[in-house]
Amino acid sequence: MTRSEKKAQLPSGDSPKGRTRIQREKRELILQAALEVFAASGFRGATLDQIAEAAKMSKPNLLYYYSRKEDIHRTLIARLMETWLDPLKSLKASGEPVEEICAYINRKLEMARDFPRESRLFANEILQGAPHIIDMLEGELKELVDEKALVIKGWMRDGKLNECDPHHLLFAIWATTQHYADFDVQVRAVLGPEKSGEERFEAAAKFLENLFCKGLKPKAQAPGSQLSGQSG
Amino acid sequence: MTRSEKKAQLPSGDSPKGRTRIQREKRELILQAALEVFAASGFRGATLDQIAEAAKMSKPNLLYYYSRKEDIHRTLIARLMETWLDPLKSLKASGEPVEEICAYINRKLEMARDFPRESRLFANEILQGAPHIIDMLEGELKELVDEKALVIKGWMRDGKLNECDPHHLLFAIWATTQHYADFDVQVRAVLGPEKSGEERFEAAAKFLENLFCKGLKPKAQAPGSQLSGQSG
DNA sequence: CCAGTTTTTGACCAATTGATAAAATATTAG
DNA sequence: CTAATATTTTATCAATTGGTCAAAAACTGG
Repeated sequence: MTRSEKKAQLPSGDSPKGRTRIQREKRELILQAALEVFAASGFRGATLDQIAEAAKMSKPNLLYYYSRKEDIHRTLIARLMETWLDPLKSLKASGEPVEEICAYINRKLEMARDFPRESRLFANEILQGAPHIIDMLEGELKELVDEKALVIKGWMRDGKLNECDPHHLLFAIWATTQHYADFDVQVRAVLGPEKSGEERFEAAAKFLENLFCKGLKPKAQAPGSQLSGQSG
Repeated sequence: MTRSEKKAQLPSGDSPKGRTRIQREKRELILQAALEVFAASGFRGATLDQIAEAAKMSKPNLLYYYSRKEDIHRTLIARLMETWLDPLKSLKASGEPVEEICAYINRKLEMARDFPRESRLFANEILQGAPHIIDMLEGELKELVDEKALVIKGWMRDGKLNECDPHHLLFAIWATTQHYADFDVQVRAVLGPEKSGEERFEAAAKFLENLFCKGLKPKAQAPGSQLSGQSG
């Protein structure tokens, strides 16, 4: 047992990434396959057979890398969460308010465009009552949102933004941007087949910027003048 | 066989509502239970056992009324669709534009508040690729939306509304209102437990009216003057 | 090449799933 | 009450599900 540290290293979930090259690759392959399946059917609706088939491996082989269905799901959710809150974290109090919010909207919209499966995975989780992430929602997310809500409130007090409830503003941004990932089928159906994906998201970006910024900017700026003299 | 029309009337799905009182009541009971379960777990994730338990009857008994899981789901979706498009249908070209749109937003928000399970049922269906309603989305829904988009376009040409893409406007209204039903768990988690349901929806209504209408109204109306003289 | 390790496979399992058949019970019409 | 009908229950089924096990195969460092 002189080399006990090299013996029987099962790829358990707690190891950072997996010891061998094959483990890293296969695990990633499984996660991608599972992301597809979980996003389309939710946790309960997804089956290991589906995931195994999508990953082009046998079910026992899959279970060699993730010994439980829930482990796969948990890993996906955890990885998603790492990046999901990032755009909001980037909202800088020191920036120009309208620009910051527009940038946030655009980043969220880009995520809906580039990571629709992640968005649907999240949507499924929330729809099902968020059993796996309710703690994070009530903890980390709430804290982050409350913090940023204060920043936005501050902008409003300074007259840089129209008064409105910052929490609901964030909800509206989440809803409108994620809609293009989560309700993609409906959006496509309504817009018709002629519009390409790029066109859809370009039009969406333009619309959302107009909706939020025209609504948020202090009103009554005549064309040409930067800021109105409206006091209050 | 003089009375063949009265013989062996199994409560098949195509009959209008069911012949007997019990059939009507039990079928309704099942639908309510199934709505709960399908909304929470999606079609694949929902099980007949769950539905039967929620309806407080045995599984074979349940299957006596709906002989297939899919029949229950189909019935729920069909019933939902009847009422789902109603608010949009009520958007009257003859009405005052901003008022019409605000009324639409409010009706949609009320539906999210009063029928969250229906909203989640719909969200689940769309998330899973809308396998059961894709035809309606590409047919009836698209036609209705295109028609109302023309109405809105007309309002914009008349200068009654800010220019924007009417399709994306509708998407934004759907997304923001349904968000309060579909992402209810997240909304609650972020707002904290102190806010009651009524408070949440009141604040949401106020915020959305402000967001959409301030953004939609032709700008630059100074307090007191009805319409700006901005030409072009 | 070889021993040790990692990966893959095929055969299996118990539990759950959607669904059926028939007997037993309740309801209703005459 | 009685007979026909409608409803419920019990027992059961085949398929699917998440998961196990041991053996086989492939890969690794020496």
